[in-house]
Amino acid sequence: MTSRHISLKDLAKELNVSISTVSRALRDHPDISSEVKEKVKQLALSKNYTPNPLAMGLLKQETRMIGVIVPDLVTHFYASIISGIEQVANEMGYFILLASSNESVEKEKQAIENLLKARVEGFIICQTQETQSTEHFEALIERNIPLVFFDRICLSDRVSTVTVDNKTAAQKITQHFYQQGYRRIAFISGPDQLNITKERMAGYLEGLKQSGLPENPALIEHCNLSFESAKQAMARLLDSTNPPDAVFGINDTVAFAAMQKIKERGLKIPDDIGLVGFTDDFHAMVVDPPLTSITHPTYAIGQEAARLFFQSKDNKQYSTPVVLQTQLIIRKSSQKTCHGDHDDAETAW
Amino acid sequence: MTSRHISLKDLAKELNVSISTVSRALRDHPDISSEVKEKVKQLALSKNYTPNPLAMGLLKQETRMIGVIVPDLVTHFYASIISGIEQVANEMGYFILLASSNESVEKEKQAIENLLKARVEGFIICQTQETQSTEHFEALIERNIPLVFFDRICLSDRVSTVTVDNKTAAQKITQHFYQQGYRRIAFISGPDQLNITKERMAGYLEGLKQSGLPENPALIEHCNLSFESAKQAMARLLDSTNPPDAVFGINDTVAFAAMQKIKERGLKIPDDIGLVGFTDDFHAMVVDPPLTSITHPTYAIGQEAARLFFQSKDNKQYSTPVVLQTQLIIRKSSQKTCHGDHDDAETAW
DNA sequence: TATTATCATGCAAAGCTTTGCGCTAAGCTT
DNA sequence: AAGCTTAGCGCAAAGCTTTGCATGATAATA
Repeated sequence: MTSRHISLKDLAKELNVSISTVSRALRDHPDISSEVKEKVKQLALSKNYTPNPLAMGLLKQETRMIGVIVPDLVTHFYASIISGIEQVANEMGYFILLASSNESVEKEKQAIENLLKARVEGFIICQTQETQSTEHFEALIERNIPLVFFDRICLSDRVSTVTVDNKTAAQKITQHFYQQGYRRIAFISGPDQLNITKERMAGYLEGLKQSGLPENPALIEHCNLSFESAKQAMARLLDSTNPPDAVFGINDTVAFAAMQKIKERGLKIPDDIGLVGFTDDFHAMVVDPPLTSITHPTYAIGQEAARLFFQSKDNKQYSTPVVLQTQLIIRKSSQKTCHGDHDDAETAW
Repeated sequence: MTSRHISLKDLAKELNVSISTVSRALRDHPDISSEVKEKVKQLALSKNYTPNPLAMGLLKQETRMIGVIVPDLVTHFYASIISGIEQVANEMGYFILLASSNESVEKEKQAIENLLKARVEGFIICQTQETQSTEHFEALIERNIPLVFFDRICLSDRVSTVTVDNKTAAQKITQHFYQQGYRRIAFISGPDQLNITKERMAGYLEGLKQSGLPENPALIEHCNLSFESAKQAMARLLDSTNPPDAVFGINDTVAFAAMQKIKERGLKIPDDIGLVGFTDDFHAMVVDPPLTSITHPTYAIGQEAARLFFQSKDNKQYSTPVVLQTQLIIRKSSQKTCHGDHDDAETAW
């Protein structure tokens, strides 16, 4: 047995009053005389009493815990979002129970199961890239358990969601490439079922159209978002009969991988080939050349997700989707040397 | 009220037996006839019964939660360690309650307070760089609450700890620099009170001595581990009358910052100046030039810390300190072009 | 003085689970 | 047939808190 915590009972015994008197005294119930209140409060303070959350939970039928499931914990993107969630949750007196799915649906389901056993009051989830069927989510909805998706979403007509404007962002990237003089703009995409894949793809294509560039299937490659598979995708692009002069990686990990492969082949960024990522990992700034990227307001995404959680908990309804704006941060990796910084978007570093 | 979970009472009512019978049936108590057991188990399964952890916690006086406090959540180093902790904890049926101190002692204390209120059974902590006084930790020890430190430690005679062999690692770095032909080897250090600072400093000095190089205060700079302050420290080194030809950053963030400052000044790595980091962030590999660094077995550190937690929980005693070994990963940032890869340590990328 | 209003406090139930002990009825022994 | 064992199940308490209701006492009113 670890060190016992002090209970109302302990206080009551010491003061020779009943437990209910102690309880009421601490909550300033009008029935209790001020002398008794004073005595009780003083003792409680000196003994460092705090109500037992287990007992409260049992009584009030709430655990004040939120289950958060992410594909992994180590990517800066998720870590930062988790920070945002934590901040709002803490403010509301809630705690976070964290689980990582490792991009495996099986582990995702398992995590939901476990967290449910632990009696979390609801979930904030970024689904795995594998996730195709949505039964395990629908089960939650039917049981009326608060559920919030962020970044990768589905069932958006019945679940609160927070995302960024992926399409516009991707569009901006294509147009930026075009303005810089790149003409064969490739896209290293992700798994097709992911909404982020679809949306960024749509933006990419829209950007091409607006720039008057043709849509070219040979310039579109897929990967599973892992570093290795992204390198292979880049290699395929480079090996094609008519390789690209610019590459848009669906996220920064993919872009980093592409960068590595490009360097391995002895090509120069941005002159031989332009490169843009998506997410703005802290390290986008520190790689060489610094990587042009779309910043995600990660912390805000987390905060927003947490707020939606509390909203749907109270309203017992999903809220209107929250869509946050991104920003194109132009760095060296996409600026042909002959050009300058004379672009319309913000330039950093 | 969110969706009610099913309870023993519900099952009992449906089967017209007592609650205790249901409880015993589910736990295969010999007193219960096999027919009743069968019926109960079936119903429990179909209704998806899981014991209420609040009630269990109240009864058994355990919450199966561990408080984990780290300086921040977004650094790969901590994120990966947390993953390791989570894995072992989950295996033991425990959950993690996460809090970040943001390198502020005040928030660290607050986090301990909050987590204690939530009735965590113990703590796994990496203290802030500010932490000087240890009263808030000693209070925990006195209350007999399991406590494990990792990486940054103190009170090591009364607390279980897991660290890496910082001194040996730092020594290896200095020697590696020497072998590569660097002679004015600088060290960008951290806050003095941190054990990691002391140990790496000791290793750095020891390495100098073994290489027959003089100890030179002008080659030692301090920073507070932030990106900005590390850049400033690097600038001071560069501005000194006799600038270094090699720099050892106390961790990879510091090394990244140093790299940026060095590039800003138009100097070439590794030829004008060699650079080595410490921690092996994933991104050490992807910066340019790839950064020589000391790999931390982060996941293992987390696992080990969790194991120590359970050990000290059961034994009610701190265990012998765990010291994990690191590895020097030699990349381009510390290899003068004229040299090759002909070093004794492992070469990557 | 008897009755009522008021004040301060205690009892007990509910929320959920485990477990020692007690109880009943059936089967067995002699 | 009377007494005893035993299989099988229920009661109730403990762990901690909140809260409606009851209780006791005191003061005020008629």
